[in-house]
Amino acid sequence: MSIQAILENQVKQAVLKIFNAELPVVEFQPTRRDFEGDITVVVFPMLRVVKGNPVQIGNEIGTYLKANLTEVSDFNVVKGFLNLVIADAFYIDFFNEIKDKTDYGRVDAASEKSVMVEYSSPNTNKPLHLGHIRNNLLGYSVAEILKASGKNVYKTQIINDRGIHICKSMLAWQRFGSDETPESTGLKGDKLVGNYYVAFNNVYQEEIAEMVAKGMDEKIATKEAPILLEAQEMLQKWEAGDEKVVSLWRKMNGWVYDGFEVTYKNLGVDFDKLYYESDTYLLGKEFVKEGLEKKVFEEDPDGSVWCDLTDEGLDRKIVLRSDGTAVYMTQDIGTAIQRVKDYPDINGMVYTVGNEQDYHFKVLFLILKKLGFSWAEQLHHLSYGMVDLPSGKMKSREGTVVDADDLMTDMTLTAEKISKELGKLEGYTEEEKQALYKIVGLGALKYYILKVDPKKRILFNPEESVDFQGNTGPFIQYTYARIQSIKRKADSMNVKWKQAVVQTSIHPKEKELIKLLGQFPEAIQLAATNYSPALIANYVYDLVKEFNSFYQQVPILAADNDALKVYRVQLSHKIGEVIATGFELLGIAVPQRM
RNA sequence: GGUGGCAUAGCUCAGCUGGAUAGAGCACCUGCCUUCUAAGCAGGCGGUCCUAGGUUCGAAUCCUAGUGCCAUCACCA
Repeated sequence: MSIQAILENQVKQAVLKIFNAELPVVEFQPTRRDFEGDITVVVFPMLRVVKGNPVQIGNEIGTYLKANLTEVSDFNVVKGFLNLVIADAFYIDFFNEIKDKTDYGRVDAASEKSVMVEYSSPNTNKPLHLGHIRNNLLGYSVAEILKASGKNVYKTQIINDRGIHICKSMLAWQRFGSDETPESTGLKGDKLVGNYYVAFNNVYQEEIAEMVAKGMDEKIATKEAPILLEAQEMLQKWEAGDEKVVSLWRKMNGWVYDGFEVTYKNLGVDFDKLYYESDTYLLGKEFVKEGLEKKVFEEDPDGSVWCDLTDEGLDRKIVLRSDGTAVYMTQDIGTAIQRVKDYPDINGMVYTVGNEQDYHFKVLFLILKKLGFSWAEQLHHLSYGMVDLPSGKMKSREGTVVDADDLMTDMTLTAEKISKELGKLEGYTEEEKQALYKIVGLGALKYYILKVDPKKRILFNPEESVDFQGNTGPFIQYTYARIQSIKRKADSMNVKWKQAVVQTSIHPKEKELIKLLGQFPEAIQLAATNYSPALIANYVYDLVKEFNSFYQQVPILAADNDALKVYRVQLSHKIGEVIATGFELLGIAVPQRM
């Protein structure tokens, strides 16, 4: 039983015995730093049941608790706050309990129900950028957090592999590519294809300018530029299954997938299953038909199909065009259904998609519910804010994107530069050093992005870039490395820190640390229910702050006696483990040295 | 215009179900490396918690209205 549960019981008993009143709930909060105590009972809410002076009530309850509970060693009352001092023994016991638990904080997957987490969903006409990085990190981390909270999880992505955008790149390659390939140019496949997307847009803009110069209205020009018409023609050929077009589409998409794979690998994210829009839109169309029969949808005279959501306060939404072709919504309906077909144990899905699509997902979930799928009750849109640059929004067409690969390389180089200045890596081989620079550089980037609340937008300043000091990934990694260093040193001093030792009292800093360790399991659960890696980041940061303070103020290997040395190394070790687990949930690696 | 999100220190952000004097980091200023890794620690400076009402013993937190920024309201994805 947790300390809070024990206290809750006893406080209720105290109120019953002393005041003969029934208390529905007891309100707790951690005692503020400026006051003595560990846990605080808030007396004010009791005034509804117990008449009297809050200070006096607090004192009487405090006296009762101290007399009846060994866990409560002392108390004080300030205004309506009853501050309880919890006995060292309680924390000592607690630490003993968790000390040797492997995977402390994680809950084993108990339920047969599973969650599918979708993230990334890239288009196949251009490379991944900073926006995708936020998406990927968030999705990956939430998936890991859900796993740790006891859920069975599948990670997936939907690849937007069809549509006009990819035809633009294809067309430009056909025209100006002179048979270039990733092999012949040494370029990553996604970069090569992205270049042709840019090339397409350049020609397109030129053609528009020419047509406008000849006196054409700009709006018409943007619709009738010859290169655009040609791209549209290509899309039609693709949909008709034209062999030449389809094989070019396969070839170029293949290049892009190879490129993405490299980026995902560097970023450290992975997927259990991939979905392609080209595979699921037909299923969507089937269910539109079914929805029509069930009267969930209605058909207009021109043949287009709609879902009327005005009763729910939303609009009428199109689910099939008048020419019978699929829209975005059709595909998403099909994809969702396909997923549950593939994994019948799915009882929920998480869609990691930017907040500009809040409306789309509201509608999608509502439609799936109307179609009568039980799992539709368990859908969640993990909506996140955009990553903006100081110059404003990122636009791939205007070349103002921060490329994912470049950014990761830059971060790694920065880590290398800082590390070289500090020069602490004596004895490391060049490979080991390079691996470390990557761990630190990516750690900085990932933490920087994940520590902010997903729903808030991020302003990313490439000039100032990402910090390596203060509330940052490297700061936390550094603390981890420091703990590993202590353990190595302990071993070399022959301190047998794996042996059990008995403590009877602990330092206040140790008490604080054990308290924080105790909060780790709740932190994971809270992060899971809120779909928020930021809560894990904040927790780990608090723990690390406290540890560093302990480290500077309390001797570990220079402690007075061996038992104390062993105990403090054990505590440090456990904190290292929790840091590593927490960072694992964020997809961030921890180094042995740095 | 309708709908949704956000607004806290010069900057970037925490602040859980309402609770005590609103917290960190960066930046700026002071100290601390012959002792366990100074990517660290200790301290200082810095706030009309967007505004106005309301609910409450108590509001940054809840409610209402307003202001500002962003998104969305396509037979684009």
